[in-house]
Parts: sequence; structure tokens; C-alpha cells
Amino acid sequence: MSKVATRFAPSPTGALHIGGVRTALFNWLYSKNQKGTFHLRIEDTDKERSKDEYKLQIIKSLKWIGIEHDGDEYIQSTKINDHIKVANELIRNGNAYKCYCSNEEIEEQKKRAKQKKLPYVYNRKWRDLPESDAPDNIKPVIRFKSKIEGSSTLKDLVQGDIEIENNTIEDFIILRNDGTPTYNLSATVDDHLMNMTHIIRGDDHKINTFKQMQIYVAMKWTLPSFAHIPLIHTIKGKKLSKRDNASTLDDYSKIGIMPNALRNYLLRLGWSYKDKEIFTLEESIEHFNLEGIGKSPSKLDMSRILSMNEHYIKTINENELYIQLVQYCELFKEKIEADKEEKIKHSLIFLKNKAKTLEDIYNNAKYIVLSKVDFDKNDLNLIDAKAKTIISEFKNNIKILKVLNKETLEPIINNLIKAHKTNFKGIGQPLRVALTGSKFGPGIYDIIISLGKEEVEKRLSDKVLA
RNA sequence: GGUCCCUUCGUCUAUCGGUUAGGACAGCUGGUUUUCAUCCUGCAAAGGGGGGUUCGAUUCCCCCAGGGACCGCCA
Repeated sequence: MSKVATRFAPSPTGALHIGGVRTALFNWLYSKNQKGTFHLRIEDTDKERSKDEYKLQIIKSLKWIGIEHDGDEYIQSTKINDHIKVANELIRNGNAYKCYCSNEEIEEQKKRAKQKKLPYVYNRKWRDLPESDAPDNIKPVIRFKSKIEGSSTLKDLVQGDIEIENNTIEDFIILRNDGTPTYNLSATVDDHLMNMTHIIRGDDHKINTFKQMQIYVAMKWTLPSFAHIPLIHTIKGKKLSKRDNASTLDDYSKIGIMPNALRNYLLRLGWSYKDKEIFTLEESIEHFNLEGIGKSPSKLDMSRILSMNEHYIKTINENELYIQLVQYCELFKEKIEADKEEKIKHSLIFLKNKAKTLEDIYNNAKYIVLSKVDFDKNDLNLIDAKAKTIISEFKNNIKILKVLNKETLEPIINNLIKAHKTNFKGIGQPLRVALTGSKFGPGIYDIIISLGKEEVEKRLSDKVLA
């Protein structure tokens, strides 16, 4: 048996969709599991909507999540002549024909079908009409001569055998009247030219597969294996579309979801391996198989994505996490200056305990990242006269400390609690606000220690004087 | 409407005829705790309905219901 080759074939007409990412992931994992190759084909034949920037963005997104294709990307538009050749060959061998129906004629048929509440199927008018009957004012389209009798079976690797009556497949157009090929022709010819052994794609392509299988047969090409994976649905149970929010990769990366977490989530969405939930990239390659793909569509669940991300935040090492944070902040927040690296890296150990996303980490680390703290007016009001006294006393008390750590700070705080007949909150809250500008955030000891003595004194002075 | 697909806790899923139907996320308890969290206990939560086959069905078959996809000279 030949080496497994799979492909992902997006059209560059928009940002990469999370459903597409999962399809790409499954294709990639399957090929890697089988020690085969994975290819990227850009289906850019829709000239109106295809954009180069989208192509670049697709490649970048795939790379972001850990998928890299083998070889160069295959650009469909450069192969149009091959597609046309096949169309002509199909006419020659009697498997396709020119259809001279006018637009009006087709529209009329569609309208009539609609009125009778019947499905529209092209009436195969020109299937057997001689070329001599052709009107000279109409440019023909080329239609594939679909089988009318009997039925066809698709041996789907995920869904099992699917049988369909041949007469439900119409004589679909393979060449438009401007001479350009349509999707079903192009995709089939390309898959053949690229020597694809496994076509793994969304459920929504099932009907196309029946059309494409007929082209393979008509051209006497070897049929690849097909696997149709269930679609991802929105929480409302509908097919996910680009119009839904939180549907593109960017939607996730911008809120600080890490690639590995999303990859892991997507892997487990519609696929399972026993009770295992967490898969490193290597493990996912090792265990991935087509048998583990479920048959029913699955709903996107944000809370799971978040908790997966949280898991990765908590378990990857601080250096790795810091790298991710820096990249994230540079892209979506403030750039982290190099001189902040030490402070932030050391703080990660407590920052990550309260974060589900990189954005959470950023928010909780803002007091370190930004040199100047923004104060909310309501929070500022918390620093009243009494608070100022406390802050000022605290500041005086730490002056004599050589090192700031929990052991040295705790007695000071405890004394203040006693002196002011208050509780920990009574001391901690004003200090927290003065130091970070927020009522919420890391533990007060963590804040003080991470900021360092000099910075603490500076920030406290500002508040007392204010 | 036609064709095809799907159906286990709210969600993702395990089970490949015999289980107290398991896990994870979310939810809710209780505990630890300096805010918010984290962490640790525990609880609750599922086989759409009806027929078969079988000693025994979530598991196999059929019917129904519900949901979904497709039905472009888009890909």
C-alpha cells in the first residue's frame, strides 16, 4: 500500500475557521500517525473572494497551532488547465456533455420545481441531444453525465457504508460557460494529481463525494479513501459559520488561549481515546486514529476551552509560559519591556494560579508591566485618611527591612492589624489599591515582594501625598 | 419538500450483549485561604419513544420522533 497522503484544502476567502482548523488537525494527525505526508492546497479559484492575505493568514494560523504542511502549498488556480483537460477528456470518453440551456430556462425550471415543492434537479435535457441542435447564441456549460440507474455506496471510514440512489445526483456542471472548472472537477483532479490516499473532510461534503467518486471511475483513477467528520455546531446546534462570533482562530488567540490548549481541545472535540483528556502533540500523533472519531456533531463549549487553557497555564513551565505571554502581549496588549522580564517571570508562579487565559495573567500583572498605575475613581476613594495613615505607617515600617519576604512582612502587618483594631483585609486592601490600583489581584505579600522595596516605597509615597 | 447522517449526564465523551452506566468540563456542597482565585472533600446529573432478536440490551435489527447537513455556472 502506498504511503498515506492527506490534505487540507481551504479557500482563502476569509479568516481560518475553527472547524477548518479541526479538519486540518485531523488530516495532519492522521498522516503523521501513519508516517505519511500532509499537504496544503489553496482553493483560490473564486477570483472575486480569494485574497492573498487570507492565504498567508491560513498558513500562519496552522503554524500557530502546530501544523505544518509537507512540501510547497499547492495553488489550485495554477492547475486550471489540467482541470479543463480532464473535462475535455470526459466529453471525449462519453462521460460529460455540453448543455446549451439558457439561464432563463434553468431559472424557469427552478421556479416550477419550487412551486410544486419538488427538489430542483436539472432535467438532463442536453444529455442525449445531438450537437447539431445547439443554438449558436448560447455558450454551453459542461455537465458530467451522472449515473441514472442503480445506486452507489461510499465506504466512509468514519460513518460506515452510505448508499445512495444514483438518480438523486444530478448532472452537475464541471465547466462553466466561461470555460472555467467548478469545484467538484478541480478538487477531484487535484486530489488525483496530488496522489491523495485519504480525503478527510467535513460532513457537508458528503454529496460532493458521490459526485467526485463518479469522476474517478469515469477517468479510471484509483479511488482514495474517504472519511467525513461530523461538523462542529454552535451551542444552539447549528453548523458553525464565520458569522458566529468566537469562530475564527484569532477570536481565541486574542483572548489569550494558547495554541496547545486549543489544539488539545479541538482534538478531543469529536475524537476520543479511552478516558484520556490531555495529549501532548507527540501523544496526539501517537494515538490518533479514524476509529476514535465520533459520528455525531459536537457543540463548541467555551468553558471547556477555558479550562483546557487553564490546565496548560498551570502545567507548562514558567519559561515557556513567559514566552507565550510576551508574544501575546506584544500582539494584543502592551509590549513587555525586557527589564520587566525578571520580575514577571518570578511572579508567574502566583499569577498563573488565578488565570484561565494569558489575558488574565496580563491583567493581574499589569501593575508590574505598566510603570504607571491607573486608578479607578471608586478604588481611589478607598484610600481615605485612615488608609493613608496605615499606608504611611507600613511604609515607615518596611524602611528598616533588608529583604522583603513573607517572614519579614508578616509581623509588620500583624502589628498594624492590632494597632488599628482591624483585620487583615483592613490593612491589605488599602495597600493593594495603592500598589496596584485594584481591589483584586494577587495576594498582598506576592504583590509587595514582586514589586521590590524601592518600587513599593515609591508607589506608597505617591498615594500618601496624593 | 427530497436525499443522506446523527441521537449516553447541561457539554465533550467511555462502554465494542452481562457495569452500582465510568471520566472530564460546567454546576452545587463543605474545607483550607489575606481580596479574587488556587487547592482539597463531597453531591447531583444520562442511554429520545415504541417494537423486536436474546437467558440478558445503552450496545444488534426495524419503526417513529427529534436534531443536523446538502440540495449554486461558491468552495
